[in-house]
Amino acid sequence: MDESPARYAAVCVDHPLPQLNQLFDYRIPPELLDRVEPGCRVSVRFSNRKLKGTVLAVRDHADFAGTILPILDVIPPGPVLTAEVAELAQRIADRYAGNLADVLRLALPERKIRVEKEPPGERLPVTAPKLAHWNRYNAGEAFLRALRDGKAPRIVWNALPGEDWAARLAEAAAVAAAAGRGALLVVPDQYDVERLDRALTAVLGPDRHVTLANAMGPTPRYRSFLKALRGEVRIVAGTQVAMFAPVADLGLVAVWDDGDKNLVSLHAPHPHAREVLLTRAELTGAACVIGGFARTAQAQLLVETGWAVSAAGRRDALRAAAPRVVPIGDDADLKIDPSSSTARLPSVAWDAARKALAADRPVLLQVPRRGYVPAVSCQRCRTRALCPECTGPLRLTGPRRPPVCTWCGRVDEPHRCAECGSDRIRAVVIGAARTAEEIASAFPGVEVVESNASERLDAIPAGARVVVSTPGVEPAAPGGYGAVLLLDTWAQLTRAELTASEEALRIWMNAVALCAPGGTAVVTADGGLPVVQALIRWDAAWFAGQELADRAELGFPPVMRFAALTGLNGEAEKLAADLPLDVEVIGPIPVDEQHERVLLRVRRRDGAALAATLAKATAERAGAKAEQVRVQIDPREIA
DNA sequence: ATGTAGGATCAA
DNA sequence: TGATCCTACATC
Repeated sequence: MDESPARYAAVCVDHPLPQLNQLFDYRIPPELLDRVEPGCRVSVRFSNRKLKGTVLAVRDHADFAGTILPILDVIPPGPVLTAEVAELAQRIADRYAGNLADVLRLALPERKIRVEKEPPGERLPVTAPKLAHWNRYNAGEAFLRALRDGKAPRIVWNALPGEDWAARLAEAAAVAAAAGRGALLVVPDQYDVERLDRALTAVLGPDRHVTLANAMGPTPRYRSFLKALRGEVRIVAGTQVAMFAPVADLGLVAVWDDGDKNLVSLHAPHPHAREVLLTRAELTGAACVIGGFARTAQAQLLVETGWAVSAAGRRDALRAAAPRVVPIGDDADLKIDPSSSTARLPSVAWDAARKALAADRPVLLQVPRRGYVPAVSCQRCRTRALCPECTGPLRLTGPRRPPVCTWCGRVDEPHRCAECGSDRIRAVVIGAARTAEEIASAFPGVEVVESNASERLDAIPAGARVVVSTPGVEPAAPGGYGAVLLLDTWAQLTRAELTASEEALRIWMNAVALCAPGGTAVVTADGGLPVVQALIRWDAAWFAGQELADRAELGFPPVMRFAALTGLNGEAEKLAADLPLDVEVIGPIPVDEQHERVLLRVRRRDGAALAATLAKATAERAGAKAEQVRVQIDPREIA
C-alpha cells in the first residue's frame, strides 16, 4: 500500500468577526477523503469551539505553517455551494466590504433534514413558448433572439402601461430554459412571486420551476433550494433571498422594479439584488433583464455606460396602451380643509371617477398614508400636535374621536395645544381611511375597499368599485381600472431623500400601469415638474437620464459611490481620517447621543478600492480591540 | 468572541 | 515565592 499524500481543505468558518474574514486550512482525515469536496458544509474545531464552515477548496498542501486540525465531520447532503455562487459570494463580499461568511449565510439556506430524505423528482423538459410578446418594445425581439441563441443580451426594460410583466419574464425564462440554460427571476415581494409563479406555470407547465421566498417558511425554501441545486428545475423565481440560488447553467437573470427597497437584503452586508444579479450575469455570461414600469438612475447608468441596452415601448405601442394622464396643479382647489369632506379631490378627478363608475369600471385612489388622520396640528396657531407624555405625533383614528399618540397609544383627552392652549385641531395629513370615508359619502351605493401593507387586497372582481390604497399594494383589476387618481403627491415630492422624485415616479407608474387602455389617470401635481411630465409621456427612460445627469452634477450615487460609517462619537471620523486612500469625508452627523455617522464619497471607479480599504481597516480595528464602526456601502439614506 | 499564555501585582 | 488577576493575542 502506498501512502497517499495528505489532503487539506480551505474552509470559510461561520464566524462573524471581521478580523476572521479569511480561509482556514484543515486536514482531511482519511475516512472523510471521499466526502469532503468544495462546496461542502463541514464541522470543525476553531479556537477551541466546534463551529460549522464551508469548504471552498480542496488541496494537497496547506498555506498555514502551524498546527493544522482535522475536519471533524461533513454535513450532508454534499456540496451545496456551487463554484459559481462561491465566486459570486466573494465578489459581493468585496463589493460591500463584508465578510465572506456573512454572504455565504445569505447564499445557503437553513438545512432541513427531512427534505433531504424526500425522493428527488425528475427534470421535465421545457419547450420554447409558442409566442413571446416582446415585439412592442425596442430591442425586445432582438433580446429574445439572442437569448434563444445562447448569447448574453442585457436590457433595461421599461414596461408599457398594463403590461403583464410576469408573463413577459416567464416567456424569457422559458426561452432560456428551452435553449438548455437556467433562469433566475427576482421580484420585490411575495405577491409578485405568486404572480410570477402563476405566469411560469402558464407558460412552462407544472413543475418546471420553483419559488424561493422567506414567506414560504424554511422547509419549502430548502426544498426549492435543493431542487435548483440538483438541477431538477432550471428556473427559480423569488424575492431577494433567491438572488444567490444555485441555478445550474445560468442563462438569464432578471430583476423587476429594482427601485423597490425590498430588493436590498435585510442581512449584512445588505447587498442589492440588482447588483448581485448583474455581477452574476457578468460572471456566468447570462443574459440580464432589469425591468420595471419606472427606471432607476442605477439602471440608466448601465444603459449610458453601454453595459445594457434600453428596451422601452415603441411609439405606436405606447399610443395604444397609454391611459390619458391629467395633472392637476397645486391651486386653491387642493387646500386641505377638514370641515369640507371633498375639497381634496379636484373636479377633474371627480369627473374621471364618476365616468369610470358609470361605465361599471373600478376606480383606484392612491393615498400616501394609511389610517384616518395620521397627523394633526392646532387649528389656531398651526403648531404640530404632539403627545404631552412622549412627544410622539398625535393622530385621529376615526370621525369624532379624540387624538391618540402614534408612539405610546395614549389618548389625549381633553386635548389642548401646547403652544396656545386651543382645543381645536386641524388635519395635516389625510389618510386612506378618511379618504375612503369621503369617497363613500360622495358615491353612495358604491363599494369602497381599502388596501394597505397590513391588509393587502390581492385582486378585485370586475365591476364598479372604489379601491383606496397606499403605494405599492394596489390590487390588480380585471381589464384595468377605469380611472386612477394619485392624491396628496406633495407628501412624496417634498421628501428630503435624494431619490424622492424617482420614487414618486416609480409608485405613480406602478399605479397608473393598472389603468385600462384609454382610461384616465389624474395626478394632483404640477404638470410642469419633470417627474409629472415623465408620467404623462410614460417616459421613465428620459426621466432617469435627467436624474442621472443631476446626480452626476451634484456628485451623488450612482455616479459617485458612498459608504456610511457609524460608530461611537469620534470613532467613525477617526477611521475615515486614517484611511490610506483619498476619500472625501462628509459629516459627522449625530445619530443619537453617543453615536455619529460620516459619509465617504469616492468616484465610482474607486468604489472597489474603497470597499477593500474599509474591510481591511475594520478588521485591523477589531483586532486592536478598538470600538466597532459599522460600514455600509451604498447606504440607504443616500442611494 | 473567547480561551490562553505570559506578565504584572500583591500577600506572606 | 506562589497565587491570582489582567491584558494581549491568536483562532487553521
